Amino acid sequence: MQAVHISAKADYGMRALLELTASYLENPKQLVKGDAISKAQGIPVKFLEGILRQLRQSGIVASQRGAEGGYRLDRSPNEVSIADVVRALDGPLAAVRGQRPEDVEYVGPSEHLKEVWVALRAAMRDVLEHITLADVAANNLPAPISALLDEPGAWQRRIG
Amino acid sequence: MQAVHISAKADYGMRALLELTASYLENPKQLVKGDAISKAQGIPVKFLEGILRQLRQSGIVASQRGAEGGYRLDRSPNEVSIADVVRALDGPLAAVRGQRPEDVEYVGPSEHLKEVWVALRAAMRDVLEHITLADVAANNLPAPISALLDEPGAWQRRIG
DNA sequence: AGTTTTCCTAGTAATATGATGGGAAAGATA
DNA sequence: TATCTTTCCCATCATATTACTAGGAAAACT
Repeated sequence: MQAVHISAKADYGMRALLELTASYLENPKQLVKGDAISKAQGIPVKFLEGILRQLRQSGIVASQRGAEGGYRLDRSPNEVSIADVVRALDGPLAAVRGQRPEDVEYVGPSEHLKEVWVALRAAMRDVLEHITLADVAANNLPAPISALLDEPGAWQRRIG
Repeated sequence: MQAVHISAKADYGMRALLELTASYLENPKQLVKGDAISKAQGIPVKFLEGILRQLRQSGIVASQRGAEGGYRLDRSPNEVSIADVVRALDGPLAAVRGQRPEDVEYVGPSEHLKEVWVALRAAMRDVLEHITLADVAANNLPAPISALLDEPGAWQRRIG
């Protein structure tokens, strides 16, 4: 339905990781139980389990089973970008009709449409690859990105 | 599957409009038949029909029925942005779990996640609202946008 | 009339999304 | 060893979306 859609998985994943970031900043080895994350952020437990498993398989999260088990970040929160998280959970950032932007071929007057999609992907990368979990936790976004938030209308939806 | 997905509808729609742009530049009142667009761009006819109808309802395209009928742009191609087209065909540019980025609420350590999604949307708007059909047809993108294409790796996919 | 072309409604197969359920495996404690 | 806890893994499911397709009504022109 929408050109950019942050899925429930990516949104829940980010929120779970921000809970783990808070815990990491207290003590990097500290484990947090799935159930605790689920309750703190209102995420369905079994759905969250699957998300955390995917994040572990991507090397972002570490886990331990059993009593006293749980999850923690496996990397420093300033080494995990939003793009890392979104790619781990939803796959490649951008696609055009299911293909990579650089792979689609155009003929005639639409010859240069590819450039548009590649530029769009580059713009997204510039945002998502330069924000880390630590940035969001500290509410301290990189300057070029907070500049985007100061643009007129950034916080409003567009009216036709 | 992907955070940004340019749907078949949006992609086909852009290509159809670029065909109409070429025709417009020859003669602004000239009509092009759906069948001709379909063949020129390899788009399924009946699917294209629906797309063109949506574009007409959004005031981007004008149409005429009957023999000697067809489609044409209803506005100058330098007054139609990519964002206009994508919004007409796929709805709002950005969503988080189906909601508008400014509407989602976060608690605890994810309090400032909203800013991230709003910044992402702003970055997309900066690209899509500033490129027009005329720009793409003339292969003459605004300077800040072609700068994105010169960034290292812009044309390559990211390797994990 | 007859032909052409757009307009409109409905339907459909394949896939993705957002979950849920049952139990196996691993680790801790008694 | 037994037991409890917590993650891991597989399978399933309802709903929605996507990318089309079918059939015909409604205009416009000859």
